[in-house]
Amino acid sequence: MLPESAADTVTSIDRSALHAAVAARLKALIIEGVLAPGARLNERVLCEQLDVSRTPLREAFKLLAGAGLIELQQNRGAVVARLVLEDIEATFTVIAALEGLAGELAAQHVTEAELTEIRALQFDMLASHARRDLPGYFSANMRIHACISAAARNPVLAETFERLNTRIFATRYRSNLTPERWDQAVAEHAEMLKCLEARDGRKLRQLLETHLHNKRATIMAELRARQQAAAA
Amino acid sequence: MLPESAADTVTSIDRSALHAAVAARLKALIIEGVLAPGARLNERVLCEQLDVSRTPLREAFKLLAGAGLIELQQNRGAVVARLVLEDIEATFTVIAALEGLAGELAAQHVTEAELTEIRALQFDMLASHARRDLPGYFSANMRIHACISAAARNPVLAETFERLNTRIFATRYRSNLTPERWDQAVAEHAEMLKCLEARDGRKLRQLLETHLHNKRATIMAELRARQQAAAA
DNA sequence: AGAAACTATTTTGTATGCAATTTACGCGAG
DNA sequence: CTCGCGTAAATTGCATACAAAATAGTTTCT
Repeated sequence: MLPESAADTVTSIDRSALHAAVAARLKALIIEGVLAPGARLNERVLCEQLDVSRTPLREAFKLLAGAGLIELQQNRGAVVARLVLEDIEATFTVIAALEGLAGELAAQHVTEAELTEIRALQFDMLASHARRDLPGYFSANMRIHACISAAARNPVLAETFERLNTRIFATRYRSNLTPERWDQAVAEHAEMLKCLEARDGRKLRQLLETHLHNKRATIMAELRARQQAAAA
Repeated sequence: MLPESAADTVTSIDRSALHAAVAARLKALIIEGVLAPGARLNERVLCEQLDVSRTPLREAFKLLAGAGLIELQQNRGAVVARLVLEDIEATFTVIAALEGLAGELAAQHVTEAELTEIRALQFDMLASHARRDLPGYFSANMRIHACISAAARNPVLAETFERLNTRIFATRYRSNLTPERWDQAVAEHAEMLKCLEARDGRKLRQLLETHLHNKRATIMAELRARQQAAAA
């Protein structure tokens, strides 16, 4: 999920499975934000930058389009999928339900080893919180949610979650937090861990949904404020 | 969603947006079951049948792979995505959560016009049920669920739902029903409509989840029995 | 006879060329 | 000056040719 270093952005790539490799690199560039939403993807330019011909590049476009990361326009090329505010809000709504489900299933299936790992990540998160290290916090946070998703033992859920998460990755893990909201989020995570340890799936589901709804509200407020600022 | 007639399966297709048209046709063939799960997709053969060159066909493959309908194998072509029993069960679990969410949101946003349409579809369904017309029942059933999804006013939810539904379409809408389960399903639908009219989102969500969990149990039992029979 | 290796065939992957559509630009009329 | 039109450039879409890999068939050696 984490993008590769931005330094090797335009070097040529592994020659085997070119279309897949090209798709992976483009995906990374989109997640990083190097290719911003709405950006046109010029075939000739990308061919030169990636040092591949148009055929595998175009096939990579189709892979990404099927995954919802870019939009294909008839005879007018491809653009990175645009996310209007409503789309982001709608995505968080769906993710909330999916994470809630993941929590409920995880409470049923989580192993002691996984619980141990989640506890460790929880401490990583607390450490980052104490240091006011936002990137570190987001990283631990993301890994905790990934662990819960894995513990749910539902590959379809994991895949669906990954698909939606990719699209709003930048928004979800590059947002700011007020100190109050940050403290609240950490408290919510402590509660979640308790539920998981108690194998209380119903409550964990409720907590995760609320947690994500809070996150959605925070982010939407920030985005709306940012849009106001941009308009002025 | 409904596949085209199987008669024009291998005729040549609209020349504009060839790769999209090819993808649409292949998708229909997969949903119909003409291309069964696990079937190899030979490029040369499909090129001749669809009367297109390999380039748009291969691009269509990538679109379908991104959508999860087929699997690409390095240097070994593509096969229709295989669905093992566990995948089907997992898919129903996720769909249950998504339909529950759709119901909750629909209760908030549904218009009188939409309610009227759903009531009408409900009567269609009752009519099909009375006649023991299973295809007609499934058709009305599907349209009701689609209406609820539309009333939720969440395009991301609709897209995610459509994606998962496509993959298990044949399983979901071509299964058998015991008379008891059929009666029960009709009763559940009546309850759901009441909740929608009362704008009781919480209860509708609960009902839809239970409804889908029942459907999941029914179908898994049927599939497991069928597998037992096949093994013997 | 069986197994391994080599060769021929098939199939997939990539590059390139041509056609069609879109976009950009300049010119002239109002 | 603006709007509309026409032509040229750029860009996308498709078909074909070539290269590489996998598969199948045959031969040879033990």
